[in-house]
Amino acid sequence: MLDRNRILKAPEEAARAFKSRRVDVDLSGLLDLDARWFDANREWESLRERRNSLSAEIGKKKRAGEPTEELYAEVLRINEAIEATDLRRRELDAQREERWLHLPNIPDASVPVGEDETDNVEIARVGDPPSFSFSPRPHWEIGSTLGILDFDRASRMSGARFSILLGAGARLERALISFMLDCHTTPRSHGAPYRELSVPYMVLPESLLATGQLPKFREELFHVAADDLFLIPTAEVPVTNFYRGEILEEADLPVKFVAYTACFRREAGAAGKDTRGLIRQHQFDKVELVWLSSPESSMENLELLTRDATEILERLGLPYRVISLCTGDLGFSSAKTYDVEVWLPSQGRYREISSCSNFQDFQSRRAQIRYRRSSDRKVGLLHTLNGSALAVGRTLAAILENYQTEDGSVVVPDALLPYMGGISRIQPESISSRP
RNA sequence: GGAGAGAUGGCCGAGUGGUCGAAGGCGCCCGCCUGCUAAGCGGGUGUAGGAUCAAAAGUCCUACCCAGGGUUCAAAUCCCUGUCUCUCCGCCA
Repeated sequence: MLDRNRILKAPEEAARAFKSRRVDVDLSGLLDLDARWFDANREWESLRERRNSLSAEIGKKKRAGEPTEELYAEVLRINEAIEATDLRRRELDAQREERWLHLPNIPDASVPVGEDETDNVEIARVGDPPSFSFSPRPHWEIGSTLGILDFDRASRMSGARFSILLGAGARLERALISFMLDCHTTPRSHGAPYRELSVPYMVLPESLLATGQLPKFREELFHVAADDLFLIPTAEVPVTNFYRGEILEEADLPVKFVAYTACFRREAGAAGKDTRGLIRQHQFDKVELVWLSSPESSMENLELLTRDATEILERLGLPYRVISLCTGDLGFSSAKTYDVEVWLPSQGRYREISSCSNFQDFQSRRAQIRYRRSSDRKVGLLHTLNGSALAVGRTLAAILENYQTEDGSVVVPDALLPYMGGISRIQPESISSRP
């Protein structure tokens, strides 16, 4: 949610921001509604003030044994006015709240202005795409041939967009998760290690409201209706909600969490996109980084967070590039986002494998996560950031494709060898006549 | 799932329907005192919104004692519902 005072003070700044995001917002309508709520609220407060003082007077008179009838009458009259005003105040507040919650974040000044993904700006390109003496095959073909990936049986049991890993494939997935978690929980040159969290996969609606998935993106979420719980679309939700409603000490910032979870997305708007392979699944694994930062250092911290994500790719020897999303392509809650894209030889292009964002105080205002400044002991909203490091399924796909060989086997990257139980090359595996 | 108990400030904990944003203690902060530390002494110490103000401080108003309803002129206090926690029993990976 946006800072109400900031918008009231500079509505034209917000209008520009929404325009650059290509979202249509009736800002003057909202401000008008907000003003009517504000007036109703003030009216209600002053009526309460009058009522409270009369009630106190009744108490005094009663103790003194004086008559109170005429005061009763007045209070009853005021109470009617209070009730009427309260009704109006609540109605306006609900309308106003609903509209505030649908406003996207304002992009940071450093975000490139642009219409859509074609205006995103490449920041860095690291590693050379491998060259093959044969035409590289897509990961689903490699995996199926090796007998470590099974989409057919997955769809029989669960429908479209699910997958099953077998043998060395399952092992590779587990190795990646362990490898990523170990990297992030180990001290490094540019900062303290992350603290690992293991969190619930189902959350209450208010947790999703806090991080911005609700109310606007309900159709993207799996909902367990009987209990009104949602499956998490990303670990960002439970991890960011860890401190919801709390006030931290500035000395404790930044807080750095890493969590591995499964993620669940309905992919409602992606019909027909990436229908084959591991790129777009209803359920996928991800290792997520979350920072709670002081406002002053959140932008530098976004750089550090992104570096932690790309470091995984470098250690795995996967070519990647980093792009800065333009205003038109920026996510709803984000003020600035770097996407990290990995090279997929079969597609001959880079595909998103991580998205690192600074939400500034957009989520923390919804979540009421605050901190107390050391200097003056004042309380303020902190900044939240997060990024994938990395999406496990896509990493696995990238390894299969970048490390494939002409004979169909796949070489295990050196960094993963300690986790693979002696497997250094994935060969076709078949444990029976039914691959 | 059954039975019972509970939910108050950073923590512990009191609170007869009006003078309660809430005693007392701990913690924390500031000061005094003392070779240092500890102890002792004095003071301060919730959040949000609003009014006043050039601004800050200060003062004042409104709300918040798990949440939502209700009773009442008046609710932390009485009633109802929900949520959560704890104890016992049952079931269970």
